Amino acid sequence: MPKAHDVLFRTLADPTRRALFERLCREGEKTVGSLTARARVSQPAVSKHLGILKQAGLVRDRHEGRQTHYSAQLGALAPLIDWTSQMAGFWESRFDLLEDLLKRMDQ
Amino acid sequence: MPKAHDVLFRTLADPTRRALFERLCREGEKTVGSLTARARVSQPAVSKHLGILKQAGLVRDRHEGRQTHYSAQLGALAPLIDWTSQMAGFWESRFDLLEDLLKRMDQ
DNA sequence: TCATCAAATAACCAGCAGGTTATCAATCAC
DNA sequence: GTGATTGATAACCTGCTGGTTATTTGATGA
Repeated sequence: MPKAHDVLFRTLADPTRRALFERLCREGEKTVGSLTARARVSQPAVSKHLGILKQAGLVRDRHEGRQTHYSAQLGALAPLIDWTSQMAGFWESRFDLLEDLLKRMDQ
Repeated sequence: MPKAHDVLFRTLADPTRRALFERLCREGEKTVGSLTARARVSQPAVSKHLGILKQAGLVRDRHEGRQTHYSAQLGALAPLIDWTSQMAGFWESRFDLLEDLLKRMDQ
């Protein structure tokens, strides 16, 4: 049973893949073609990355005619936030820098 | 100019490397030997990973005699938190926009 | 001084991840 | 039905990453 945050880190480590996810976050639902247009890689590459993002639960796909619409599933980021605050928690037991970090998260 | 969160994602994507960082967060400062003892890889591998973590700013090293002590630098996680809340922000702003639109239509 | 120990570096190897082009499947427009 | 278009899959290649063993550097203690 691979931990959830493991999959997330591995998935988001790749720049082009993360760029795709970012675009979906910023601009909402997009078709593969639309994503490919402004990506620096070929359409098959985009499709492959979207498949991996989907497996990680970071995106959803919706088929409409012959095009596929992808959208970000922000909830999937939760384990990442959990892991980070857990690390911060361990740290906090020794120092008090946590407040500073929480302020960032709050804003 | 590689973005800060890019380095962080890449660095934390590897499981053994992340495990090392986690241990340093949980248990505080450790020597290379101590870390190697409970790692599943050889000492050179551990040293290599620590070097990468150090380059990413995630750990500090302190030389004492012939041993090197490593400790986690939690502040380095900030760009990761920033990125995450930024993504969440885009999500929310789109949602707010939709909400706003729906309110207008209601009137 | 010399043997030992801790950690870093060197040199090397294997597997995989991300890219490509070519092709296939499905839908649409005519 | 035919041809075009959209996206997924196949097959393949290459470079990088993470691991290993062997060696080097530096500190210690007899």
